Amino acid sequence: MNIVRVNIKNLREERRISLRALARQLKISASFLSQIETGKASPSLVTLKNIANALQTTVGNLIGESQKVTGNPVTTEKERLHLNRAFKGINVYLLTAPDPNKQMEPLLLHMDEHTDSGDSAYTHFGQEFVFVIKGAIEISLNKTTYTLKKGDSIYFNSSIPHTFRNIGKEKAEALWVDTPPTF
Amino acid sequence: MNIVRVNIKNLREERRISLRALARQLKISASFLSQIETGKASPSLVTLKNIANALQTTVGNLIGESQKVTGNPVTTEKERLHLNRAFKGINVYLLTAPDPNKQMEPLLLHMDEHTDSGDSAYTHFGQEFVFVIKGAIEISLNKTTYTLKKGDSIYFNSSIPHTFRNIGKEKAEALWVDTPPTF
DNA sequence: ACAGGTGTTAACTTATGCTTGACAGCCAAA
DNA sequence: TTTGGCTGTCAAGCATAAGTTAACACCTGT
Repeated sequence: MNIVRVNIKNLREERRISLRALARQLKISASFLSQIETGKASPSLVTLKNIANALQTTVGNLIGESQKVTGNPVTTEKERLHLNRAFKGINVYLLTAPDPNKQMEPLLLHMDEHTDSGDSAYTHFGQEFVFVIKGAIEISLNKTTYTLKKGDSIYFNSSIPHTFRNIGKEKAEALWVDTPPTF
Repeated sequence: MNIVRVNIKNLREERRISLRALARQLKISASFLSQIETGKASPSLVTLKNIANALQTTVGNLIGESQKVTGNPVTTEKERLHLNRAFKGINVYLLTAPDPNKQMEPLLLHMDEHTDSGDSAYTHFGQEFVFVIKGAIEISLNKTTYTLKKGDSIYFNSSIPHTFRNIGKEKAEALWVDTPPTF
């Protein structure tokens, strides 16, 4: 990796702003902006931040889009990687092969009756999304507890301390997606 | 703004990795890494990306762009927003309220028998993940066709032209997550 | 023919990303 | 105490690449 592609062109064109106009606003030459857009040069961090601000996005967004994932895209039910270091009575399966370029981490949770994520709450960076496929679970965010039945979902900041448990008398199944990956 | 502060120290110490060890891994000098940590120098974009990878985070996090999501996190089955502009015979539901700070877009697809995404393939930025909850669907990436049964999943670059269809005789249900959001 | 817009390229200068090599502080074993 | 091996920091310098200027080719409208 000797250059990081920055996706400016699409965003710029979406906002109907010409290359020269954007360059003027950023106080860099139009020529250099063109070089950045065409992947022939990399901006400095400061310039990149300025570009992100001007286009009303984030640096992460500008460079996130260039990430390419390779390898076999499919993970079948049988091939799922089982995570051992999981919780007691809860089976966690990775739904895609680990890859540093992947921005999401999809997990499948099989929770036995009356199981939970343990005593300590999880706090990390990013966002997560949970969709209940079967049964019902409880997710606690910062002491507020939400009950999710089959078909319900939740989206929250991973920085909020979170725990979860299967309240029901039946097994529960949930799809869990983190961004960025935590494992 | 002539320098962008990069928050490495905390993450590095959290992972119990010394400055020199991290520098070795990144193939930069320990000295330079120290300069970056203390705000005396800025890394290049490539180096910053490497740092983010090594620390299992994103560039956005390193430079303090942690986006926070607000509002009610839960979307129940009944409250799901139905997307009208979807495909014929395919019902698409948004599984979380739209929010520019959200980095993922979870969708639920209900596909009638023998329905598809239409003639033209989709090509956009980002990555996506699909998990089949019910039935079986076919996803074509760049002319390679994958068949996914219940419990199977796929993870691919959105930039690959993609189409999908329900091949089975029964209705299919799939969870679809895009990053970044497309709607 | 212009004039004014679009984006791209080659060649150059100069700023800075990154290095080497030294430094001080700390802890443990001899 | 000394030695060794860690820890992180700093100054000075080099070489690379960030950013420039000035030209280019392509439009569209007058």
